[in-house]
Amino acid sequence: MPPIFLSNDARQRESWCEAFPDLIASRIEKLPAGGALVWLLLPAGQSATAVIGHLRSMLAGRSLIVLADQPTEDEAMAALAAGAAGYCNGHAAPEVLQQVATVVENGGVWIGQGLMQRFLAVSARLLPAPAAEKTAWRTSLTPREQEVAVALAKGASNKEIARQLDITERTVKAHVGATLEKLGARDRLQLSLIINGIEKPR
Amino acid sequence: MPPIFLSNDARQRESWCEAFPDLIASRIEKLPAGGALVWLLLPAGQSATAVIGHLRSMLAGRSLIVLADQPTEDEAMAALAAGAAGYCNGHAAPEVLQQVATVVENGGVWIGQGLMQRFLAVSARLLPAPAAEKTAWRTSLTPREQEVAVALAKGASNKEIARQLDITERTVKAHVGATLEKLGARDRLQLSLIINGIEKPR
DNA sequence: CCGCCTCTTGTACTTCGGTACAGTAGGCGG
DNA sequence: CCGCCTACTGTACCGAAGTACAAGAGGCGG
Repeated sequence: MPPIFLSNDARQRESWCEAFPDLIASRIEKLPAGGALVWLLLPAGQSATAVIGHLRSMLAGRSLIVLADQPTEDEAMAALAAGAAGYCNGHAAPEVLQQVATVVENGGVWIGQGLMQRFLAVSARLLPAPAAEKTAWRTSLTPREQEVAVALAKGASNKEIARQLDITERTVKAHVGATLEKLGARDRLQLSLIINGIEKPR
Repeated sequence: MPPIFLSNDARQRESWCEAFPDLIASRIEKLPAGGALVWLLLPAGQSATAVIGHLRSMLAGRSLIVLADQPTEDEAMAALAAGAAGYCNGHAAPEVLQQVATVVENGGVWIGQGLMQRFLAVSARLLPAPAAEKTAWRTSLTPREQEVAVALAKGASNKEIARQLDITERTVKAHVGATLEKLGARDRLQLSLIINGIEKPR
């Protein structure tokens, strides 16, 4: 199955033909049927999200690899988020292109080192920390106190929590008081910051 | 250049030898010189960050691929963040191992689809959304009201905000009251949820 | 069985948050 | 110049939040 190369740039890149002698070239507007992989050279100055969005419906299960003349990490993110299985430099060497094809054909995703680092930076800040901290406050609370705490963190008043859990407002105050004490919060607002992972428990 | 396989597990994996008949096996403590890629089977129960941290200084430019008996996304993140160029299942088929090697040798990074999706989900949530929503609530507030609002959202009491801005508590109440009205919040806790981007302004 | 924890509720009190009804002062555009 | 907005402040009041002191019921391990 020959790969399909979409480009609005008339001249075909030598490295592409070198990597895939049997490639099918076409303009972006008219995506041919058949083929294994679909390669797309992103037109300069156009939104990756928009272009890929138009193509998506015609992919019919085929994987899409985006090429860029001047790759940027922002564009890479947009492309991958829009469903692309790879994003690389349009001037890449034939060997690299073949390698990208291999990875994508096997169900992988291809991204460069720089982008990888960016993902890591972002993810490391958002995921592992919350994973560990998101439940940290629970450990010191009784089950009932946890129920009260989550309702409180959503903005519910003592009266509302009481109705919700079918207990008296006095009991809610007891649970809230115990929770404030345990987590070292001064009032319910600070408590909500802890529950919502914005501040750390003391 | 034969690949180096580090493992504290005495028996060598058949799939490794099948993929790389010329591999050099060694224990983790003593990393041999030479070799192209360094493969590391993560000992169970040990911190990926710590193990990789020790190895880093001895890599001398070689790329590191981490293998795990029971891969987890959290561990993958830790491994990649620590500088690994790949993270995959230690029981992977020989063909997959060879493919991983190819990618890494060419300066790529290997991760599975699941992890990729996780990165995308995180990045998508962190990058575009905040840009639009993080400042939405500001538009309807006067400069002074915004100052009060941010302090309030961090958990400050009226008295503390007053001290901080060098105005009376009464004035703080005025600003808070106006802000509650404008953003449709019932009390300061709900207001903080809006400012902190947990709830949307009405 | 007895202590310990959890969940529950009561009364009473203090403090804080929020609102109602004011008023003064400065800036800015019609 | 005169509204209008913004910023600021005062007194007073009400309700919510939080605390102190207390106590009963049920479960569970030593």
